[in-house]
Amino acid sequence: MNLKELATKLGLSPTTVSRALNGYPEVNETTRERVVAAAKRHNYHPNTRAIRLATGRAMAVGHVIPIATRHEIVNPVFADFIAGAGETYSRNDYDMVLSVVPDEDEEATYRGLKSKGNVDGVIVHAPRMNDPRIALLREIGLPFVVHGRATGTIDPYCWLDVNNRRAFQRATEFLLDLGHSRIGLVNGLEFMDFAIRRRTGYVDALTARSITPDPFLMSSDEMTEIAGFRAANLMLALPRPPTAFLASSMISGMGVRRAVESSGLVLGREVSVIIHDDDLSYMKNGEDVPIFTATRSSVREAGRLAAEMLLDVIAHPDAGPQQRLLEAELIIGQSTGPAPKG
Amino acid sequence: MNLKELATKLGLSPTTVSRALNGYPEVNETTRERVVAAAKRHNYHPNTRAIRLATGRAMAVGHVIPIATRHEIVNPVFADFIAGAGETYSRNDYDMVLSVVPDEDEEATYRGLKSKGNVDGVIVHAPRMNDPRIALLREIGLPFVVHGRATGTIDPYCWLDVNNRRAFQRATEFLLDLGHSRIGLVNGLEFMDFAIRRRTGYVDALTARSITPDPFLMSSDEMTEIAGFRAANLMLALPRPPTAFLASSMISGMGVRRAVESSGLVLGREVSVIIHDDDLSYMKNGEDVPIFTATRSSVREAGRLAAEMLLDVIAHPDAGPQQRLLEAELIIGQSTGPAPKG
DNA sequence: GAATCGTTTCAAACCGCTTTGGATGCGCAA
DNA sequence: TTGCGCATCCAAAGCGGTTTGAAACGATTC
Repeated sequence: MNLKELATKLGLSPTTVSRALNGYPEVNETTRERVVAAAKRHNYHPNTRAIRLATGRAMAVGHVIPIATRHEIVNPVFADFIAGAGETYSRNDYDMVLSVVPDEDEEATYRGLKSKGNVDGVIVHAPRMNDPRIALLREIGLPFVVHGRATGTIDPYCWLDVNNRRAFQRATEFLLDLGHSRIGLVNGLEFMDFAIRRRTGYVDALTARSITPDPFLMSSDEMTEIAGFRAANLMLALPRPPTAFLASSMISGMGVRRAVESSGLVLGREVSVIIHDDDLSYMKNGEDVPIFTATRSSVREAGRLAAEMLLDVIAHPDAGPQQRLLEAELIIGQSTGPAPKG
Repeated sequence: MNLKELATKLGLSPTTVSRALNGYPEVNETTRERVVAAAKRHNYHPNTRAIRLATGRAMAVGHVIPIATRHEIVNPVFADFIAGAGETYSRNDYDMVLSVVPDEDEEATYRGLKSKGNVDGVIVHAPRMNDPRIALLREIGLPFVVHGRATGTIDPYCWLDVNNRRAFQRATEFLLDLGHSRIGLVNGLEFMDFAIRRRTGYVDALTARSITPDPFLMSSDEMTEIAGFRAANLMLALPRPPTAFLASSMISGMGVRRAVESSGLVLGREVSVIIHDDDLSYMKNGEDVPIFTATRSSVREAGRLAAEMLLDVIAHPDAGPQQRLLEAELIIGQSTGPAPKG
C-alpha cells in the first residue's frame, strides 16, 4: 500500500493525502479525518526511503565506533551511552546508525556519511587531545556533538561533558580530608581527554595541599580489571605504599579491590578506594549502600542529553555551538575511611 | 556532485555513467575507465537515499534493543556483539541501525521497520522461551537471524547459538572430577533461553553421577556483580555450603569471588569457581593464565558470524533456514582445584 | 549491396514521496 | 455584475539514482 494507491482508493490526489497525513493546514478537516481513517484501516505507512529522498533529510544520526587495530577494546561505556541516545532518537523518529570501522578508516567513514547522505549528523565518541575529527567535521559541514571535549581545540564546537577535573579534585580532597596523603591514581589512557582532566583534578588537589605528586603513584592504562589489578599491585609493593586509590572506572576499581584484598588488606579500613561510577546498568555500585565511594555521573543520561543536543543542532544549524558541563555527584560508600595511623 | 552533473561533464548519459560505475558489461572498457577516473576526480559518491529508493533495498540491517521497563539492564554483551556484527556490515556496505525501544513497543517497531522499509533484515537478541518475535517476523516477512535459540518454537528458523547446555555440562563434569559434589549454580534469569540450557547442562551432569540437584544450590538472577555476590553469599551460609560455583558470566563471577573472599576462603583452593567467559574485550579473563577457569566463546565472533548469516539470508531468501551451533572451549585457570578433604 | 548481429549508447520511465504553482468554486464587498 | 479573497484541491515537477527498451553504428554474413 503506497500513497498513490491510497489516494485512488479515496478519490483524492496524492498531494492532498500527503498533506492530510502530515498536518498541513490547507486541507479540509473532514477530508483529513477520512484520510487518516483510511490510512489506519489500510495500514498505510509512508516509505521511509522515499521520504528521505524527497525531503533531502536522512532522518538518521550516525555514531562512528573506531575499532583500534592495536588495542581492540570496545568501550564498555558505549552500551549505556547508546541506550540513552537511542531512547531520544526513537522518541523523535530518528534512526541511529552505527558504523564500526578500523580506526584508520575513520576519516573516510565521516566523509562517506556526509557525501552519501546517510545521516544528518553524528556524535563523536571518546575525544582525544587535539582530536582531528572536530576540524574534519567542521570542514565537511556535518553537524556533530562531541561526547567529552578535546583539549587543544580552540574554535568553539558542540559538546557535552562531565566535569572530570572537578570530580577527581573533589574525590582527592575527600581522601586528603580523611588523612590520606599517599593516594594512588589508577587512570585511563592519558591520550584520552577525560583521563587528562582527571589527572589534572587529582594533581591540583594535591598541590593545593602542598603535596608533590609522586610519579610512582600515577598510572595510566586501559580501564580493565586486569590493568587496575596490576597497577594497584605495583603501587602496593612500593616501599611507601599508598593508603588510598582513585580508580577511573568501576571495572578497574574491581581490579584495585582484588589487589588490595589479595595483599591481605581490608578495603575501607586499611586502604580506601574511590572510583568513577558511570552508573552502568549492568554494573551497579551496590544497592542501598554503595560498595565504592564514587564520583558518579550517568553515562546513559549523557547519551540522552547528547542526542537531544544533536537533534537540536540539526534542526537549527545556525544557532551557535551548544555546550554543557555536567557535574558528577560524590557519593559515599563502604570503600573509604580514615587513613590508618602510621 | 550528482550523477547527472557528472554525466554532462563527461558528455555521456546518466545511464552509461551509472552502468560504468556499477560494473555492468554493456559499456566500453575505455569509457568505463574515463568514467571511473572522473568520478574519483570529482569526488562523486552516489546518494544513498536515491539508490535505496531506486533499488527498493534498504542496504541496512536492524537490531532492536528492547529496554525493559521493569529491570532496566542494558546487556553488557551487546557492545561486543554489535562490534562484531558491525565489522561485517561495514565490509559489505550495509548500515546497522539500532532501535532502542521500550519492550512493549517491540512488536510495533518490527512492523514499522518492515512496512516503512527501513531495513532488509534484523537480528533478534536475547531470545526467551517461546519467543513471540519469531512467529511475528515470519508473519510480516522480515528476514531475521536469532542470536541464540527459543526453546518451544517448532518451525525451523535461522539461528546462531553457543552450545550452552554442553558447555555447562562439561564444566560441571570437570568440577565433579575434581571431587566437588556440592556445586552452586549462579545462573542468569531463567526465562532467557541460554540460562535454561545452562541449567539443563548442569542438572544433566549431576544426575548422570547420581547426584540429586539441590534447589538451594541453584539461583537465577540478573548477571550483575551484586547479584552474583548475594547468591554466592546465601549459598555459603548454608549448613552444608558448596565447595564450587558455576557462574553465568564474568561479571557475576566477580561477585561470587568477592563473596568467597569476604568469607575468608581462598579461591582455587577452598572454593572453586568456573564462569562463562564471553571474551569481552574490556573484561579479559587474565592474560597468560586465565584468572577464572571458564567456558569460553567469543560473543564478538558470534556477532560477526550472525551478521554474515543474515546478509546471506537477505541475498538468498529462498534457501532454507540456516543454523549454526558453536562449541565453547573449556579453559583452565586459577580458580579451580581439587575439592578440599572434608 | 542488403540483411543480420553484437557492441555501445541513450531517452525515458520508474521508485514513492514532497512541494510548487496553479486551478476551482464559493462567499462577500464594491 | 464584477472582482477579490479564501478555502480546498490537484497536476506536475522535482529528489537522484536504476533499469527497460530502443537507437546508432560498424562488422560480419549471405
